[in-house]
Amino acid sequence: MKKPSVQRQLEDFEVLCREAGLPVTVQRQVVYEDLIRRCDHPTADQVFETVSRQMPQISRTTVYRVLETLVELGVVRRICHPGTAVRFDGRHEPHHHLVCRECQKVIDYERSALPAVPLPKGKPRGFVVEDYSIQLLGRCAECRKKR
Amino acid sequence: MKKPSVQRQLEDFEVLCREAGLPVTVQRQVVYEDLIRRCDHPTADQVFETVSRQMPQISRTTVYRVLETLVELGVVRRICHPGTAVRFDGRHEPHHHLVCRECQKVIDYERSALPAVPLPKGKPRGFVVEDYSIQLLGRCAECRKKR
DNA sequence: TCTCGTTTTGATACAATATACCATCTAGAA
DNA sequence: TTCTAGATGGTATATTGTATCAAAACGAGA
Repeated sequence: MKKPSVQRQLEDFEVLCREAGLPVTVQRQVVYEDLIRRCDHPTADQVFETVSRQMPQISRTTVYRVLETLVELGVVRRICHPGTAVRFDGRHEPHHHLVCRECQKVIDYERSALPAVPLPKGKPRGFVVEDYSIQLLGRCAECRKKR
Repeated sequence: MKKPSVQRQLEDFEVLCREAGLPVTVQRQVVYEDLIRRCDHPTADQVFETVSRQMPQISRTTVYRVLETLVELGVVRRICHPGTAVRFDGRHEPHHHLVCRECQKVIDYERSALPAVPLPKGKPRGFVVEDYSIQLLGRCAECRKKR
């Protein structure tokens, strides 16, 4: 799985917006670029904080709204997280997550490190299953040190 | 995997509290019982709402605090969820989750329906992995109907 | 059973996170 | 360049979670 360049991803994003009939605003571009450049799983406020450094007049509301739009477009995911704020992930390639049971940190884990899971056939409980992600639950190094 | 009766789980809970040196308060019992009786993955406020029907004087703060205590005791889990509020799960048996990408509903999925995943050996990124859970991402029946 | 010390609880205030609303502005079509 | 649908910015408000502290409850020991 080759990782596309940031430039390439931004171009694709522009095409996608046009296809969806959405104006390509600088706010949408800046927020999306921030998300694909960073490797953590930021909250909306964390994105707002970094983005407002290069674009001080951007509104917090806009960042929240743009993030929702990106999720609807399918270029960004809300990740499943045990904490108190929604977190976003701009990675395209599917991957798993290491979740610390104490501090609730979430770290990416290469998909290739685990055998593939066959998706269920049919529609369990009415769900059409399109993809999957494994959460590996445990303790991170820092939390283990504390004990 | 036999599901223990509610009565039995409450007795075990009492023993666990005493072992941990925690007083067995009615609030702790009522909140725990509510969690093991319900099959969804409620937020703290949802637990507060149902519990306050049988115990109108209970405080919202207490429900939040008791839920944290139950997590620390290990009888309840914070589940990983893409939404805006922390959600809790009183089930003991490990299980997977069906996650709707549109409405973010999370439904249990029997663990036996998928092949077992071997846990990684060693400590990837310093994590000691103790367990895992698979999220099956897709669309639920209601959301599909809307389109 | 009663008393006492520790811990929990309830209530309020506050903080953090997310959404509603609307006047203004901008992207992109004509 | 002009026009218009839709996006943005700013404020207000809703939702979710935490801090604080006096009063009450648990449960150990008499």
